[in-house]
Amino acid sequence: MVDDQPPLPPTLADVAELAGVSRQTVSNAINSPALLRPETLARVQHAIEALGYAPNRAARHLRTGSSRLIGLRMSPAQEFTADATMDRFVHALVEASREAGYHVLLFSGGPVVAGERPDLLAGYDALLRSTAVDAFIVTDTYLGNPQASWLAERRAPFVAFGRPWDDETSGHPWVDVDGAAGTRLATEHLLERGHQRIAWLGWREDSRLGEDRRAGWEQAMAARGLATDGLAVRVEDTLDAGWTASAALLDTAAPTAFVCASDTLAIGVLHTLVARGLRAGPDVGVVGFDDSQVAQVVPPGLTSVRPPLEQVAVELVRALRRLLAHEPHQAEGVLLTPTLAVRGSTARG
Amino acid sequence: MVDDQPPLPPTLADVAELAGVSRQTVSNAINSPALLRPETLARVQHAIEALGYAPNRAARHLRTGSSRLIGLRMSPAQEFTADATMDRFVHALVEASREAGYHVLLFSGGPVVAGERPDLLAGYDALLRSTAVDAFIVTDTYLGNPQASWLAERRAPFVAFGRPWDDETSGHPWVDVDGAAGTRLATEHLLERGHQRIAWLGWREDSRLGEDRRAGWEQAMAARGLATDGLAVRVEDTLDAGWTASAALLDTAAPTAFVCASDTLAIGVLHTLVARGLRAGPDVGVVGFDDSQVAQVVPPGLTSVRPPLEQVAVELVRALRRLLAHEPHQAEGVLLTPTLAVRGSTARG
DNA sequence: GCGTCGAATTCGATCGATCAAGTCGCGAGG
DNA sequence: CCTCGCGACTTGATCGATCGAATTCGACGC
Repeated sequence: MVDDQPPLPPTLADVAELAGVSRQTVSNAINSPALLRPETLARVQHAIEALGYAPNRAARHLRTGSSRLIGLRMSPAQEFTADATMDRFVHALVEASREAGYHVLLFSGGPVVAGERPDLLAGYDALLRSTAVDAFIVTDTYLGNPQASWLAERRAPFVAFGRPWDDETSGHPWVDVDGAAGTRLATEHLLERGHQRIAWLGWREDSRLGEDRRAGWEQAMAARGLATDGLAVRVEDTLDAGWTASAALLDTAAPTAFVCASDTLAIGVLHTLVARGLRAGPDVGVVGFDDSQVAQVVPPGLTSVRPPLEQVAVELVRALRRLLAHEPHQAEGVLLTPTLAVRGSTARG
Repeated sequence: MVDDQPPLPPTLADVAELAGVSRQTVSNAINSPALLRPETLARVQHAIEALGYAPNRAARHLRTGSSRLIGLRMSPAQEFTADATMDRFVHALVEASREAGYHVLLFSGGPVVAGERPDLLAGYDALLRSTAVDAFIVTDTYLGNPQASWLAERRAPFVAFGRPWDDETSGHPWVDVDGAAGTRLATEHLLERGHQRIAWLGWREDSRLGEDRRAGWEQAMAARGLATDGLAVRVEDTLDAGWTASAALLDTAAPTAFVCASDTLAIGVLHTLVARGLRAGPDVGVVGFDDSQVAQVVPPGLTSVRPPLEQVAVELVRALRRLLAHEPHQAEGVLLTPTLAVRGSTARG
């Protein structure tokens, strides 16, 4: 087989020669077309077209200092619990970035050594030092995660998906989903369908995210003057925990519906119902949180709070561009309201 | 707020000065340490450490022509059917790339204009022209997809996840999962559990991927001398199609088990069973394909063929490195054998 | 003592773009 | 008539690394 190399892409100089102008003029034709006489502009554009020219990203990056790349860390599989949301989010982010002229660079947190706490920062550090990306999107803003403060210390540009729970004064831009509004929506939906004894199945008390979501349920119940005593349980975010806890709750408090902090927990409830011969929907209402792929396909369809990830992505990129342009950002961040995807698990007979 | 910029990262020259050597020596310390005298090497490394130096990627890219970036196209949500596999694959790819010193750059296929067929190639073209990535991983190798041949024409380096179904002589490296082996495994598993009338629920006949998977079922049945007449149905890859088709099949052929071409179809079968008051597992065995997140959590757990995506990613990156090093590659590609994730849907009472 | 060889290190040019500072031509203003 | 200003375009330097070739240095043989 002949080892024929791909043809070398044309450079600015090639275009300049063909159009009979200087390099800088071609550069201007691309970056500030208003500077050129219409006639010259047309000639240059024609040459660009003819050669199929596109600026070399490396050269541009070197000179301008901007790679037009946004770094996103993939959380390793271990941390990966109910986060089936990630895929939809990555999609949305790639799309929003593209519209702003950016690409998404994925990286991981370095090798996971058994028995050692993985170094969450290694990946960020390497990319930062080598000026590989213009900015980061940080997604794991749970309590005690050092990423945000570490990045802020280094003055690295980043935007967080998730509120800075641990530090109200951190002052970096963020975008988040209003969890309380979501569960309020879920609870009101169940109330409308005639449920009164609506249980909360959530996470441990030290999860700010979980407590935020719980608050929405609490508020909606309180607004109707309904008691919540004995109707709330807090467990780990696993299928089994949801299974066990919902079974216990059915025995002790006889709820007719469950609002859950995650789809994972909600699926656990569905397991319990299947095991007891109860029908999700007609017999017991169930609402999850995340609107994961699972919610869409599990029989009979899981009603779930749907985070507006497309909007989140757009807002994140918007905040990023402001940040990179050194425009001041809203200190308060952006809070977006989820919707409710209604399915069989809240249908009445 | 003071607009304090992040400190400028140190350059090669800074390190050289601190270590009292020339720039080139520092470069050698990084790229060919064997060239240096141990004592000099130590001095340079110390300086690198002290300054926290990492080579500027843009400069390196410009000079060497290699960005150490692998391009991966996110298929738009529309094309996204049962492909919940994507997330696991992306994870695996990021990890395998990292180990080889690469990062993954995500892009999308350009704006989806209503009424127009999206241009699958636009994204590839732009990245290729601007020399933004060293190579591509192509994932949608279904029949009639122009990506592979288009890239090959331009001599763009790429490796395919998926066999070149439409062109046996295409000659580019590829890695794929042996679908027939997977369904053979699934069928044998059901046979061992005592099933005899095992149905096939698959895709349309023009899907080579689907026919490959179907062949495995056929082979396993034939090996036991079992008839397959009337036990195979081919439908679209949707939940509803799986639901409807499995219901019809139960009525006409009374199978005791289903092997499905996808988890989506298998979940459709589960719906049918729920609707009829049949228990997945004890009453009717069901096996899916993909081992998606859904399979893991849907009650009572869906037994599913699990593609070895981590292995796939490793082989893809391996092939890519060979390709970029201009080493000859196996014309035949790499075919990997899936495993079977056994869960409740094939448990016997 | 001198030439030779190879290991270790240095020097200058270069990748392809943009920045900063020019040059050129032309028309208006003094 | 000359200058000034301004629009349109050009020129040389630069970003930070690596490539290719040149240079220094010490050891060794004769």
